[in-house]
Amino acid sequence: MPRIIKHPELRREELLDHAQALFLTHGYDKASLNDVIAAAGISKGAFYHYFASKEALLEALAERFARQALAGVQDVLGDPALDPLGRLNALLAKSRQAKVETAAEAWALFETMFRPENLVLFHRINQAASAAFSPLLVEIIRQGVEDGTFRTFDPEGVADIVMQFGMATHGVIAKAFAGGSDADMEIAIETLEKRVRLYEIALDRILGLPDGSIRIGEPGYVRAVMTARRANPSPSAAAASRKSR
Amino acid sequence: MPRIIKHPELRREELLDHAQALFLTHGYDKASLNDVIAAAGISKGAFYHYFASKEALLEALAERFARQALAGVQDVLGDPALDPLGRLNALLAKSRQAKVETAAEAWALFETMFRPENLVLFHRINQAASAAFSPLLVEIIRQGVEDGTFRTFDPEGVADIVMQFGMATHGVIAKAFAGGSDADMEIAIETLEKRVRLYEIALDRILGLPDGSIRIGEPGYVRAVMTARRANPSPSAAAASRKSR
DNA sequence: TCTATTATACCGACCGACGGTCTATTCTCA
DNA sequence: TGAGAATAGACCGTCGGTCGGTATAATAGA
Repeated sequence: MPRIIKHPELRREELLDHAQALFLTHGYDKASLNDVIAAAGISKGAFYHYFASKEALLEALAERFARQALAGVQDVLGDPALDPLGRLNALLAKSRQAKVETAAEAWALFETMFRPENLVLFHRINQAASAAFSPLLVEIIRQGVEDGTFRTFDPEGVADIVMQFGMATHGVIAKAFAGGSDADMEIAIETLEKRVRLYEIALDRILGLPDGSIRIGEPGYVRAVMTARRANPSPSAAAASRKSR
Repeated sequence: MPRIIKHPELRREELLDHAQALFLTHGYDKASLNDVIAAAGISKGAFYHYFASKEALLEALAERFARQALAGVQDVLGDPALDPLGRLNALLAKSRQAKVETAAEAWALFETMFRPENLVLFHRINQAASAAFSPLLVEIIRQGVEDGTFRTFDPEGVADIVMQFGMATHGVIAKAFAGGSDADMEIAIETLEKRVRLYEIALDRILGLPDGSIRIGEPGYVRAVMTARRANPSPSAAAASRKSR
């Protein structure tokens, strides 16, 4: 095997890319280290030069996910025109938007993300994302409490609930994929839509707001996400986004 | 090695017992099949006579947990004297009681349950418990909606939220153990106590009840759970409960 | 009741694949 | 030119799982 030397950062990112693809398609446990290094075209030694273990690779992958997600919401946080409620809604809107885009651009990724064998991977990503987002949410809620918009005695607790709600859709979506038939999908869409309404009202009331203040997604947005697959069946977009890195 | 033949059900239960002990102390991934069969004193072949895989063993373990948990709340469901709110509170009280008892009798088990390496095990148990409890909760809430006690358009969603809240304490408790120092523990107790209050009010409002209707735990109950270790340091109770099977 | 037969419980050597280690080699750059 | 970063790949112990086989229990026919 010829020796190929690349810029370390590039090599590292490449490794993460291949690991991501393999972990998503086969699951963290089933995708072996040999698979990863074979895909990346490097040796065991080279791999262990960059990562201390397979576990560390997963860790780094989760961190990268969280970093990317965090980068997407920086502008919302910096916008001085927004009041706490507006900021919270903007944050929720951003994450909703990210979901729609992911679904449209890379349905396969979106779908594999919710398969049971990806539990470990999914949990790690969520963990990293939570750690990153929690302080932001707490700060927003605290500001809202200070200026009287929100009423609660436990901003950290409310922030946790917000994130819980965000992740809880996972189970419902997973069920939608588990079914498979169009009828199952239809039921799942309606269930999820109803659930989103419930979460909105729950958050309104937990924060002491009038019903209808919190907007997680406009009516029909769930259907937009779930049917994005049919609307955009061509894999070209996904391929393009892959090439462009 | 002499060949010992036991009643199949007994052998199966024994295997589950040893697996439970090893999975809890070392984690599902780190506890090897060889460890399990060595502890149980049987051969590989015997193991695979009872379980199709290590995964199936985990599955069976989770099922057993769920079955035991379910058995503990049957009387509450059958009590015709309770109205929906009373039934819901009784159910929450039962699960609280179970937690306190577990903490007092087998603190070690309680503690290991919340270690990060037990994520997979924990998740499976929760999954099984959720599957078992969800229908019960849905039924209670549906009854409450019918007789006008509760007001919600999504009983399934509310049931999910109730269970989410129940599991969410996991993260907070895990943090308490992660710290270790008495000061950390004190902070964790206060955080958890506050969180329980938040969950109570959140459920009140989600269900359209007056604040204070839902009772997850009386004030001080969290401290009772968390300090049970010190109050009952002797391992005799745990040993007794082990023997009695 | 005494076999013959089948079904069940059990044994342990063995397997391929896994994550991880180690030494050797080659490249880069001060 | 020498130090150290980057890469290669043989090698290791352990893992979950398989397999051919054996001992015991259960059943049936005579």
